[in-house]
Amino acid sequence: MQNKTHLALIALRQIIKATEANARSLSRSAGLTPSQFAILRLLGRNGDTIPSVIAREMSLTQATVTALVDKLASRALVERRRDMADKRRVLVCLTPLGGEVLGTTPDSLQERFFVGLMKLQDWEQSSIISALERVRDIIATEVRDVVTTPMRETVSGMDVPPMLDMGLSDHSHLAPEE
Amino acid sequence: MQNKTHLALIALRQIIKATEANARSLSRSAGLTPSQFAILRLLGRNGDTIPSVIAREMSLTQATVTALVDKLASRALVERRRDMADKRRVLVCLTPLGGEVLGTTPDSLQERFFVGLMKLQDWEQSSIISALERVRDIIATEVRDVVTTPMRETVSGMDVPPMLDMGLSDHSHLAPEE
DNA sequence: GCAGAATACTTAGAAAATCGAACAAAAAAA
DNA sequence: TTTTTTTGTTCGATTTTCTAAGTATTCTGC
Repeated sequence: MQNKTHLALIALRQIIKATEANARSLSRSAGLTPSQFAILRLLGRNGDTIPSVIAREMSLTQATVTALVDKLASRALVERRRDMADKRRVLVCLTPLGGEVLGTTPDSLQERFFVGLMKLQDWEQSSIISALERVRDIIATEVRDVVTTPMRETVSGMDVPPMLDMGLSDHSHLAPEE
Repeated sequence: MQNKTHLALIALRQIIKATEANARSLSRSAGLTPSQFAILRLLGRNGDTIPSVIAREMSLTQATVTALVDKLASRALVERRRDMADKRRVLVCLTPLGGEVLGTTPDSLQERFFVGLMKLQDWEQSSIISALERVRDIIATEVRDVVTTPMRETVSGMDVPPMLDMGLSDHSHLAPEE
């Protein structure tokens, strides 16, 4: 047995495993595949988003995102709007229906997370927050190299938005373009 | 803006995102798909494992695991051995080649994680460990219900093994059955 | 013991994710 | 203006993943 830091890794692994299982389970109850649902959640958090950003956020290719958005659009959960300022761009937007699916699919894990944290003493909450931020800083550091593989897939695109939750941001103030 | 616990969620999201991106990137450089590589890593950590356990660990169906193991076996990275004690069981074992692939695919993120933790003061390491364990305890709690969906997929099968790392456990002591 | 139930895995068929390469349109750079 | 870059999409191929339906094997209760 090595040094105690491996305990951190074990816990982290379990956390990730639980969130992954949760993601699958959630998507299911929403009647969507994990990837499709992930896009919906992303839109819920970030508001209207262009495919290239979705691709970067999810570590997928644009081709894949196109296919996923097609699926969602065919079910009227999202819609595409051409950006009139830059006509190359397409905004992927949550439709009211999409927002409803998102809103009526409660994330029990996230719920539990908040409730669990809330029950702790204030100092303990702070301790956990700073620990997680510390881990993030350690883990999510831009790595510039990778000699072995041709891959620009940023190992960690650190540009997560400030707001999140399951709450859907209002995206009704957008270019009413058709 | 709500209470500060959402900061924990943000950090957690970033951590998960980074690890996911890392998983994809890693598998690639190993010339495998994420799922295939995940099985290899699982075997590296846990040693020989039966398909049903792999399925539970990865939140997949057995059928899927069968398909994945087929792929890995066809490339001689793993091999199946019938368990002579219980002939229904099949042990999925890492071959020397599989172990090599695993060993020669350094996990830079995990590396960074350890190095980063190591650089901290002892009390800080302890703080992070207990924070992660706390989060795990909160998050990875067995949920018994789910009215909406027919799904026994344990939202969190809390049975992660003690050892892990990229180190491969020796799996040479197994039923030399063909 | 043995019939029936439970367990462990595989097969088969279908839906979908996912990628790379090639393409088109628009914007930016030269 | 011409060239290059950015942004998305289409196409074709591979892989994942699931459900349903088997096949063994083991376990259970009588």
